[in-house]
Amino acid sequence: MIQRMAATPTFAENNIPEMGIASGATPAFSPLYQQIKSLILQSLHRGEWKPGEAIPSEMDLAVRFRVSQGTVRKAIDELAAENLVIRRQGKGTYVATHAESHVQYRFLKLLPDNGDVNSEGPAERTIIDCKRQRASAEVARALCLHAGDAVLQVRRVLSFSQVPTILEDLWLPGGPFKGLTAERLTDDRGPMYALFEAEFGVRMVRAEEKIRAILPDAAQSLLLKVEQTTPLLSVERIAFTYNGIPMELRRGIYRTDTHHYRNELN
Amino acid sequence: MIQRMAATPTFAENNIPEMGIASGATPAFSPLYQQIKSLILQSLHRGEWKPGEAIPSEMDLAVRFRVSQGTVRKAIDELAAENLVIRRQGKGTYVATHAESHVQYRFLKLLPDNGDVNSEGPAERTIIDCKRQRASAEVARALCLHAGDAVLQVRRVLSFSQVPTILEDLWLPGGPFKGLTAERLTDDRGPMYALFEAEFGVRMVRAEEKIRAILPDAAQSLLLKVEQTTPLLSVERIAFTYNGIPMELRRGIYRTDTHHYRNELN
DNA sequence: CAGTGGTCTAGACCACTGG
DNA sequence: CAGTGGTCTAGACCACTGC
Repeated sequence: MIQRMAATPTFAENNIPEMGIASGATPAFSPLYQQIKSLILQSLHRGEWKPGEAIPSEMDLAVRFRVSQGTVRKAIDELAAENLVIRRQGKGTYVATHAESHVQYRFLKLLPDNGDVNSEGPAERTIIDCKRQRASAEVARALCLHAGDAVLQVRRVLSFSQVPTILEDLWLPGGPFKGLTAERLTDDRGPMYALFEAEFGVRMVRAEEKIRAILPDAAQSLLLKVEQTTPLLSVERIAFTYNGIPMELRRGIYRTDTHHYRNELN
Repeated sequence: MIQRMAATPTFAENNIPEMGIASGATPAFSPLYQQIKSLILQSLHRGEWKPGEAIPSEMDLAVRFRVSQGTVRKAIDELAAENLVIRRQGKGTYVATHAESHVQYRFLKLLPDNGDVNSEGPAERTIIDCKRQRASAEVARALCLHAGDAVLQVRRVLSFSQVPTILEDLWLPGGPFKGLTAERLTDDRGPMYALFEAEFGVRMVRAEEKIRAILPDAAQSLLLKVEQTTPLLSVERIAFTYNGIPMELRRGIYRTDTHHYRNELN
C-alpha cells in the first residue's frame, strides 16, 4: 500500500495494492521513493528478477508504481549505492551478482603486498571438509537459529602461488543450503557466493567482520604450514541477504607475511 | 570556468569565471553538478567555510553558480555521501568536523568485545614522544615528500580502563604542522584530528589502512605491558585531506584480546 | 533508429528550525 | 513567520547501446 504525503495535484489519495506489505498497521510515514525502494527490494528478495538480469526500465517502474520517473530514479539510486543493482547507461539496470562482478571476491580484502592482484593469479581452493551438523549455541546466535538446528560446516584452504594463505571455516543454515556437498564446492570455479546465488538463490549483500590477531592451534598451523608461533589474522564474518537476515558465519585465518588486509575509511 | 553540455534554452553558452581552475587546457567534459561539486570542494580546501560552519544555502549557491537548485543539490548530495558535509533539515548544510562529530573517533575501528562503547569511558592518552626529524625513504614515500624533509614524529599510548591497548606512531609533514608540540597534544582533549583542524587547518577526510598480525618488539611489549609472544594487530594508516594529499602516516599496534577491529563490507 | 539511463531545469509543496 | 533542506512532478534534452 503506497501512501502519499498528502494530496498532490495529479494523484490525490492514490494508492496501489502492490503485493501486500503484510497489510499490518500502516507503518510510520516514509517518503514515496523509500516505499518504492522497499517494493523493489521485495521483488529482488522474492526473486522476481534474478542476479544478472535486467530489472524493468525506470519508465516502466514509474508506470507500475504510478509515480514519476524521478521518484523511481531516486529509489534506484540508493539501491545502486548499496551495490544491490548496477546501472548501465543505454542498456538498463541489472541485479548485481557475485559472478562476473568484475570486482570478484568483493568481500575478500586480503591483497598481496606488491599491490598487483593479478601477479599471483586466481586462488587455488581445496575443500577439506563439508559436513552436516547441529548448531552450537555460538553458531546459532550468529545465524539467528536455535541451538541444535541443522547447519552445514565447510572447511577449506585458499592458496596463492602454491602457498596456503587462508584457512576458512563456514557455517551455513541447513534449510536454505539443503543439498550442498563437498563435490559441488570442489567442482565449482568462481566465487563461492556466485554458486550460492545460482544454486540456492541466496544472494549475499552485506557483511560485518571482526578482526583479531591470534596464534594458530596445532591443526591450523598444520593446514597453513606455518609455525605455531606465527601471528595470524583472525577474521570472523557474518554475511547477510537482502532483508538483513544472516546467512553465513565464516571464520577465516589469514597469513599476513606476504599479504595484508586492506581497508578504506570514509 | 563552467562548461555546459550544450545550448540550453535559458542559459545558452553561459560560463562563470568562478575562481580559475588553473585555467589550463579545458579538462575533459564533466556534468555540471560535478563541476559545481569540485568548485565547492575547492572552497572547502581553501577554507572559505571552516569546519563546523554552515555553507551557503542551496538557493544561494544556485544563484552564485548560475545553475538550478537541483543541480547544486546533486553536488551537495555527493559531498554529504562522502562525509565532507552534513545536511540539517531546516537549518542548513555544515562543513563536517572531527570535533563534536558525535561519531567521534570516526577512523578508529577498534571496539570493546562487549559492544558497549560507553562502558569503558573515553580513552586515556599518554604522549610518549614528539620530535622533529628527517623523513626516512619509507615515510617520505607514504607522505609524498622527499627523503630528508622535515617531519614530526609522535608516539603515544591509548588506554581503556587503565589498560594500555593501543600504541601509535605518527608521522606528519613538518610544513603544515609547524608548531605542534608534545604539550599541545597533551593538553588537548578530544580527537587528535579535531586539533589538527582547529590549530593547523588540516582536515582528514579519507584514509587507507593495511592490517597485519605481528609480534611486538621489546620496546612495544614494554609499553603495552604484554608478553612478546602476544599476537597484536598492526594497523598502518595513511590519511588524506580534501584533494587526496596524504597528510599523516600512522602505525598503530592494537591489543585484540579484549577488543576487536570491526569492519563493514558492502 | 528506438529505448535506456544521465543531466538539467522549473516550480510546487512538505517538514523542520529558529526567531 | 521566513528560511532551510527534503520530496515530487513534468518535461526537455543528452549520451550511450544495440538493432
